[in-house]
Amino acid sequence: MNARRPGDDPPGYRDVAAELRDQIMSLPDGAVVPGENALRARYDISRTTARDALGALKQEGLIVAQRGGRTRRRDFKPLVRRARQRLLREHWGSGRAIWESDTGGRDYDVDVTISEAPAPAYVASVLGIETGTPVVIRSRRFSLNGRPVQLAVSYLPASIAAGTQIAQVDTGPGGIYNRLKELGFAPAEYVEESRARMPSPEEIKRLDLPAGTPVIQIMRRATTAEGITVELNEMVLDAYAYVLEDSFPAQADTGPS
Amino acid sequence: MNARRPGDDPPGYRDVAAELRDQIMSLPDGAVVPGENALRARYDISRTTARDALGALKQEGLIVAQRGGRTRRRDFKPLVRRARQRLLREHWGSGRAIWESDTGGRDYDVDVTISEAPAPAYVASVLGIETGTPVVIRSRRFSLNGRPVQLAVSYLPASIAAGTQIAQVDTGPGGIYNRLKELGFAPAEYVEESRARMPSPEEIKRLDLPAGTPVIQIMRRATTAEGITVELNEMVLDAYAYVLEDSFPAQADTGPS
DNA sequence: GAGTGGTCTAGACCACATC
DNA sequence: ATGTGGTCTAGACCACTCG
Repeated sequence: MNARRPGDDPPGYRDVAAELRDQIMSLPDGAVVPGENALRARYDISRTTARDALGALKQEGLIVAQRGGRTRRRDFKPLVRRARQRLLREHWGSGRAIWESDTGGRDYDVDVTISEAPAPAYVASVLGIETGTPVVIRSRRFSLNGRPVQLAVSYLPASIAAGTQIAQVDTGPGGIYNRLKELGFAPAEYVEESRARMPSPEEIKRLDLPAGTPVIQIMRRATTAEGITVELNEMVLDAYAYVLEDSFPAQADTGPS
Repeated sequence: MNARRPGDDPPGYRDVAAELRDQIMSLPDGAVVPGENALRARYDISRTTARDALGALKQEGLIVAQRGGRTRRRDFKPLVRRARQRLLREHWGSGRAIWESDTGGRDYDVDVTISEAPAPAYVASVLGIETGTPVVIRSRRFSLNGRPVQLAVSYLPASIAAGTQIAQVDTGPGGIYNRLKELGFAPAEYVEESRARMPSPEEIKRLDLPAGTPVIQIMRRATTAEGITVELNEMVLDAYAYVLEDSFPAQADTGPS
């Protein structure tokens, strides 16, 4: 019933994509969508055109193809990440890792790698130290239900963090912010800069991202009341795994305007 | 000098893309990159392979192609959008549009369309009204230096906004939030939910987005002290035009936890 | 008009999941 | 074993910008 009638113009890949898009929109997450061969037969087009149509939908993030398997509508069941509440001091002492508040009860786990190395220029610049000064690097990969969803790399001056529990895999109750407080470097303010972009090949591999998946990159620095920047945390999130939530009152409530 | 030596394996498009990527990374924004024909000659590959290599880099957002023109490294000169400071009540009365604080002194302009229509289900649900109840719709497109960078659509219950300056193109000093305040519906809290995703064909057209450009979608609702949601603002940002900045103290400072 | 990238055809071999 | 999507070749015509 979808076959071309005689006299129709042959459809371009955009036409095929548009028609498919409408059909897919009404399908549930994970539903199988027509493959290349089905499209070739249905529209009497070459494989290239069928591929281009599916390629367009892949790039839109609407479908996910699997080598050898089938092409399906993409699943979208994001986590909610709350920007502010999760970093409040009140939560540090609870013994719950910050990450926990994000999981909504699903199974998560974390890979941690600790190292110490000379600070790259942009890290040194943010931390207010000389390029090449040693920094402690905490590199983590967070997974949810066995699927990686976030990469995070924290940089702290070795002069503060080296030899402390911050440089251990298990940072203890309340995590590194509680440790920093005990060391006399309690963070007083966080500044986050976020952008969205397409992932690098390295990120595609580490996060196992299908085509058409942007990432959200968050650069967060933690600063003490004295104005010392004690941590730069560089996060890369699977954009289809997260929704970022933030709420704030209409009154001024941050310190410096 | 880049030609294949006899005995080399023929490079796949990933190999070509990887080599090109390295070269492009050291080029300035806007620099011309080798085109399809140059790659065919250099690597002795078919046009498809050259195209696939450039296609991969396009999808990464690293390069932008132009029909009839050349392929260039992508320009990246983002605006900074501050989540919190820009909505403080203190700024409403200044006579400056919120948008102004975003422009960094560049030339911007805004297209505005006003309409009134029955509320779609998801809008009604957020505003706490029945589906189909009339809403005032303010649809805007923001452009910077002549290039569109953001779409925004605000929905307000017609029972509040119809016939007021909110339903005019020019909303007067301080914008709609000041008008709402005068009407007895001063926003007390904002809640934003943000995600990044690939754009729809409609968004690609309206924002004139090249391939490999994600968008940031922000759904913001404004609620009065009495808990009435007076506005839903749905924004779609060119992800390569914006960096989102947010800062907050480590102490609790929002009302309800 | 020359050269670019965009679209399309027909055909081939391969890697992978299991329809 | 069959069929899927991934990669690749050779060739064609078109739309667009102006190197």
